[in-house]
Amino acid sequence: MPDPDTAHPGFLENYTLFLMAVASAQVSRSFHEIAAAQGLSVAEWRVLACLHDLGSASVSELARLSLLEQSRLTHLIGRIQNRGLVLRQRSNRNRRSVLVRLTDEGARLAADLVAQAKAHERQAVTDKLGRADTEKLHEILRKLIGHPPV
Amino acid sequence: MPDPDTAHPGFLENYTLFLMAVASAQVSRSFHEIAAAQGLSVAEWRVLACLHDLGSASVSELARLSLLEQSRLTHLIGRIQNRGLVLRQRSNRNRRSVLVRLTDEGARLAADLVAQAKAHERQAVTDKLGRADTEKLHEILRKLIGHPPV
DNA sequence: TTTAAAATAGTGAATATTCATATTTTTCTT
DNA sequence: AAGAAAAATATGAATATTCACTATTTTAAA
Repeated sequence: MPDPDTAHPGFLENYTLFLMAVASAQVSRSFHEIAAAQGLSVAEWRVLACLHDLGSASVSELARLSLLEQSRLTHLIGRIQNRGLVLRQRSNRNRRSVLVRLTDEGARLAADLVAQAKAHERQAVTDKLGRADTEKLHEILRKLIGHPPV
Repeated sequence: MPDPDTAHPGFLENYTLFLMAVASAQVSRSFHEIAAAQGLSVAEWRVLACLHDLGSASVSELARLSLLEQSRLTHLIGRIQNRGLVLRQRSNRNRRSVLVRLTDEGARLAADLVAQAKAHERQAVTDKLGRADTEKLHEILRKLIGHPPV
């Protein structure tokens, strides 16, 4: 017998954005602990991962790719710069922009975390979904994304 | 000719959590504007949507379902309570817990936003993916989620 | 049953994020 | 080429979130 309070057809359980958020939160949670063990927030990890892939990037490129608002990223970079993980350097091609790159220590940490992220993904995603559905998921997400920021 | 700096195989573009984050951010962005037009953050919207579905819920249920940390939710509830969108009421079954429910105004707003969310989802997801892939996406996400919090 | 442990929310200071705006450099217009 | 507009970042105050801890009530154990 349905509780009158919950007599709704249940909007959330069929709402794509909600399902994505739940799945993402669930999978992220366990990786979050891995990052936290290195003293990094998820946002900081994402920035390091971007720099790992890119080598160096301007603040705004990095903001776009790491899905962080510019001002937030500027503050964040300040913090991880103080910790010796990244360097700032004004670009010569365009003297407005600032290039960010990993220090040696940052690069080591990033490489280490990327390896852990891969292992974690295998365990938390691929093993759970199987190869086919993992591929399919990527395909659908890419279709949804359209023009990728990467 | 690949830039030596970007000689990596590109970790991120095949990393499930990243693809989910990008897709989610992309689809969310446009809905964010809808919520913001009503003076709501995404987190606030999610709480209202949960209450819309549930009728009422304790703070911790709500935290679990809306994917917000408990203390954050407590603060958030305080704010939307001050705005007259929700009420708090100590539970009689368990006098530790506090039941949160929508006010009439909150319920109107939530219903309104749910309708807009459905329309937005159609436009930003279903139209883009087609019925089959949308279904498949839901199926995969549910598989990934396992025990749903809803 | 009396105590110990767990569950539930709340609190406030520390920290992080957002928002509006300033600064500098580049690009566009005429 | 001069001036206006746009782009890129930084800044700091306002706001929100996190973290560690408290108070209360319930559950479990001895």
